[in-house]
Amino acid sequence: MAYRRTERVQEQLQDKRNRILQAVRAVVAEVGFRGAQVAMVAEAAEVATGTVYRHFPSKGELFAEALALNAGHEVEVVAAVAGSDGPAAARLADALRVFALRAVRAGRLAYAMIAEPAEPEVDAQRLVYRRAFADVFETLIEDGIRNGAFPPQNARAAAACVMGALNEALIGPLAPEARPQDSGAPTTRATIDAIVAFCLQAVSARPYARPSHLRSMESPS
Amino acid sequence: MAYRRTERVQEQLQDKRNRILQAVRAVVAEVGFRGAQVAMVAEAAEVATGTVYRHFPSKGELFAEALALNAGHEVEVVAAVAGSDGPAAARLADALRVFALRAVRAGRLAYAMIAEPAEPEVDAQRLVYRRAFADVFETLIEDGIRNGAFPPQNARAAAACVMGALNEALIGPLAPEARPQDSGAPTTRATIDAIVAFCLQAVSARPYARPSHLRSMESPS
DNA sequence: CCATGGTGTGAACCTGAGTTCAATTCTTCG
DNA sequence: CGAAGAATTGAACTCAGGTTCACACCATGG
Repeated sequence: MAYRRTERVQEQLQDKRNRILQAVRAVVAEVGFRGAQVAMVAEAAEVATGTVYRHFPSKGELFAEALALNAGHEVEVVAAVAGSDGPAAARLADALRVFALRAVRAGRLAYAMIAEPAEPEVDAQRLVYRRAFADVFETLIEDGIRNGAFPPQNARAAAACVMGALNEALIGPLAPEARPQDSGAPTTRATIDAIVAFCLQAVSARPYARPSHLRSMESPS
Repeated sequence: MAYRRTERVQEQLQDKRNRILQAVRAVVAEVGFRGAQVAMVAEAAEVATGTVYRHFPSKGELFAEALALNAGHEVEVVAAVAGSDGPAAARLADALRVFALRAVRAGRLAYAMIAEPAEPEVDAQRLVYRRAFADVFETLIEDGIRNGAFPPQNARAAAACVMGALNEALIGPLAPEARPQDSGAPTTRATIDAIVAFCLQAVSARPYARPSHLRSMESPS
């Protein structure tokens, strides 16, 4: 017996692991999930391709973990804003705005995290974090309902709608095509204001009495 | 000179082309974009693999055209409802409900069309039709603003939000996992009602005066 | 310093699904 | 009917890119 994993080595291992995860972040921010290859990540991390596989079982799991790292942090930030004190409406508005601003700042990376197709494991992880965000909003909405800030409503569905509105309306400004270098341009800022207003009104308005006269809706040929 | 493409042959060609497109529909409804292979489509269309390539240049373009076919039809249906007469709010509610009901009916297929990652060409086409739907909503909202049914607002952003809310809130019920055979279950119906209410309130409520006290929002490590 | 075993390397390997194409079958019309 | 030219076929080919692995290098502790 003449070898035992020393603490220093252990740290170097962790370090390398983190370097690889950060490299994924960098590569994805550059070329998106579509163009991100394991070889590129290895190069960015200053490591050989094989080394990547000493730390992660597959490309899918590596990328999924990288997404989890980022998304997890974002959830924390948004949850912190949502969980601060103050009126529910203001907290919701702030949470939405923080999410949107940070996404716009992150640009390509945010687009990838939010919407770009990728390995199944990544897509699955995305769903998890999407739900995590929705849960934050749901809790906030329920909170608001309890103390009368918002009218009674289906908080779960409303949270999903908020999440969807946010993502969809942001994809335009974030899309990899047609965004030269406008991180924070007036257009974007106006869009964010519109999104926040939209969601706030949806959640805080008195229930809308729905009309009931549907028309034709036959199936496609 | 002893051959000329006769009209009958021409029709058979068209027929085969359509059969292939329909086969894509069927296969995607069954296994989604992820699992859909050209060989499967060929089998479903009762054609050899090679024949597919006599009608379409590549898998991506074939699938994109299939999506365009479906999505185009859906846009027409929704646009028809949106463009009928009656108060703007009622038309918007109806358009949303028709979209949602038809999606729920279509199940797996709708999920694929709305959200499932696929070839770049397909994803691109999806964006086109997503925008087409958004345009329908945008026109409707602008219309409502003009004749006072809705308050002044950023119609473009609102339309994107509506589209996003609709899609996101529907993905839950439509997701391929955890949906045994509940096409139209009470939960789904309640969700649809909630979505419609959400969007209607968002668009028709008086503008929400936004608060302005943002907190910390540092970047990830 | 050397025996033991872990870690790093990167070129070679493998895979599966899209695509091709030579051979076959079918259509047309003199 | 038969020659010319299309359409069809499906087995074989291709190839990008993830994954592996034999070898080299380094760390440990007696």
